[in-house]
Amino acid sequence: MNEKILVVDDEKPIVDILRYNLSKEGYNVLAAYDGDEAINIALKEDPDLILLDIMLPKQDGFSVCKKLREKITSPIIMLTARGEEVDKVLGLELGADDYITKPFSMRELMARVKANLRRIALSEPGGEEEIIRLGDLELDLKSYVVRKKGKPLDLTFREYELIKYLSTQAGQVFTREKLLEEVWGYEYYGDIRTVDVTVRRLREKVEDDPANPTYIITKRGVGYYFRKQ
Amino acid sequence: MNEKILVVDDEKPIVDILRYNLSKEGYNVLAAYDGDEAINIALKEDPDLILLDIMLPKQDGFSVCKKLREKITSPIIMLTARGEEVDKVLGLELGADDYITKPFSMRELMARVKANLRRIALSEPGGEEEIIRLGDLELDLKSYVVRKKGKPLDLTFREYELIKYLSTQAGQVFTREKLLEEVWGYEYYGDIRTVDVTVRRLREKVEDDPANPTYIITKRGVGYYFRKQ
DNA sequence: CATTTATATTACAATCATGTTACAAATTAC
DNA sequence: GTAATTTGTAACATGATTGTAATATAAATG
Repeated sequence: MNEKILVVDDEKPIVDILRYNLSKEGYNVLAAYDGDEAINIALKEDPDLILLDIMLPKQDGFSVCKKLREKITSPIIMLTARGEEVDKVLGLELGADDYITKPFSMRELMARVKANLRRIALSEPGGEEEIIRLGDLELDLKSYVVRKKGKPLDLTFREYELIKYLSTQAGQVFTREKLLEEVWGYEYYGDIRTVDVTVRRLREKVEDDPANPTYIITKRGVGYYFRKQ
Repeated sequence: MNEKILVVDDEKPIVDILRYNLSKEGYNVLAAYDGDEAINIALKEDPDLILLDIMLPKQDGFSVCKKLREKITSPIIMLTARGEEVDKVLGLELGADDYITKPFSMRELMARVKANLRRIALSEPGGEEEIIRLGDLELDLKSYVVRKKGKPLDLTFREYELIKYLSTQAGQVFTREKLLEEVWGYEYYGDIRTVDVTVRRLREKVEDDPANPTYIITKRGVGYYFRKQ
């Protein structure tokens, strides 16, 4: 509880608005205004998550990210200027866990902060839970493979993301809105029934009898869930 | 339920179309046409969410946002013209939670409104009562499941909404009118006896002997209530 | 105890949510 | 570039849920 978050940006107004909003959500906020300071504070305080701008005085975000990655495992979210795909790829290669393009909404930022913290919280106890087993199914989170009775299923990206989201929280019912937000992304505003069709396609591959699903269950009037156990 | 949303825009057609669509979704819509009015109404009515245009007479959206942020915590979504203004939303220490660039689709707007309201709803009540226990019954609010002696009951949406409403206020008697209003919704103009039938169906699933109910009790001449303890 | 009134019960119809399919658009591979 | 694949959208089909109405039963009243 009460996670420490380090915000690194040389523009004070940005740091201020981030501090304001993160504090409001109950996080403990640290700030650094250049690359050197970021590294000092990060090593000393060991924050649970780092928000790291790329454009920084003294040493840039890439350099900071690379150096920090050697010492700490906390998630690093890069803040990048609009459009530059290069940044994104480079950042992720250097060990960043996520990136957000400016300008971003507070809602989007909060969602990503929470998602990254949640991911850590889930994987922490019991070390690295790499493979999820549910009935005949086996989800290998690392290699993006789902096996049924040992045989690998050929799932597409969306199908994989959906079954991963549902199965890691088996038993819990999610509305279509929630699934669109979590699986499709914070900025996706497509048709809500897209979820139905993706569920249909997933069932086609996962279920013995897609018309009588035993894994991905419909909760009428609410949404879908993955059957526990 | 039935959240209040304040729409602030000086263009009447925009306010009208927003009012129409938000009302259709069941929100209670307030409108303001300039900055001063927006502040007055917001402070007086304490809306659950504010849609705030930037271009406004008297004082602009930035100014309104900043002033409101000192007094209220409800999410504020800024409506901005394409391009430059977006950066200002972030740069100035405003406290906006999200922004939408014009022109926007209704679908996108609705999605953002809902997402922002959901975010608030989740973070607000710190101690969320997850499971309600009453006699042999167990209501799991999170997973939309009602269990009797541990066995899950297959309740429909309405049945679930009804038992949830009654059981969270056990002992209190509700008239059919009140139940229609609260469980079915304010804009529902159906037959009042619909309640009886839904109660009947609920008893069929919940009670040991539906003809002699021990959970959902009839208060003749008044309505129904859930027996306490 | 007959009459009135309220609620229970049942059956059926209307509505609505989801399943299903086909096709278009977007993305990726070649 | 074109072809293949994935993904999203839309239309239609299906079936469960819900609402309505009609009848039966029970309670209240005089």
